[in-house]
Amino acid sequence: MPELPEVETMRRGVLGVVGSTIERVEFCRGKCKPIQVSPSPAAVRKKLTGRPIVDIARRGKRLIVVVAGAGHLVIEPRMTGLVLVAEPPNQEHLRLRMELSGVGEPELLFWDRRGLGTVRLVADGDLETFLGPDRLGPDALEISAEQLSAQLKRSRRAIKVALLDQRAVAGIGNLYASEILHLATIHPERRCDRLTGPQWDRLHAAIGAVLRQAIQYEGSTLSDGTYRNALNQDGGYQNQHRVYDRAGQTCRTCGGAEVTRIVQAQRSTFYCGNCQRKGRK
DNA sequence: CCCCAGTCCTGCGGGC
DNA sequence: TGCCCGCAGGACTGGG
Repeated sequence: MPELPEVETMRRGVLGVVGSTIERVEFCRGKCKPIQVSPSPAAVRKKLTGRPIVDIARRGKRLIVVVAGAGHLVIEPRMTGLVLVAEPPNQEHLRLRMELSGVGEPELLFWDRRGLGTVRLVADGDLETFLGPDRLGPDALEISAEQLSAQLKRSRRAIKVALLDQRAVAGIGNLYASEILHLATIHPERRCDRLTGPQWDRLHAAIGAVLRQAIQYEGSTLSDGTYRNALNQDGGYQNQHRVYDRAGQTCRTCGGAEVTRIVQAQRSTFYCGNCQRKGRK
């Protein structure tokens, strides 16, 4: 599932379209159900056609195609969405095709098997509504240790659950939350308001370290093969996973315990009960 | 404030 | 062998 490292990998993979002009916009070929596009597909098509792409940005798990004179095309891949400049996994679930002319790739695609993704064309003046602090906190790669603890230290939620709150810090999803807490040696059920100063520091450092390393490996492609980079190739970070989806297997760090799976807020959490002691400060 | 369950959606794998 | 059901979870909503 695309989290910050996967979306950042997509962003880097499609940067070649910057400078190109959108010649043609096509939504939802074939018989797949339409994904959420706002305003309407027709309105988005009309506004984008003939306009140049001037930047590809990212905030948290959202990819932002900046189109001069049209606004920001905010793409949320959610569970299975891919932004591609190469052949998609199949034609059936292709949701958006932008034919381009100019310096780089001939087309920019959004493919989404499950169709939970969204595409929004946001006018420059409305950007705060969709990317402002009410919806999206500081990007996980930009946030400072002080900002991180300020956002969360009064919460009574479990730290693992809180890390998924995009208003507190943007970009961490279910997979990397477990990885980050294992590197930080913090138990996932520890309440935010019980974290110590050193734990906030370790957590902040672990967020940067895990996400940056995952970007170097071009993200995680799980056994379902869903996530691919912009060229429709596997990521490599799945082989580096410390705990995620490794329940019952030996912890690679301590070698002395099996990875445990629990459920928090209806999502799987993985941790090592030896490395991540509940009482440890 | 926070939590939980339900919603969207498809493909896969376990169980019978 | 085949079918059904549950599960995967990101973002959001409504009720408590």
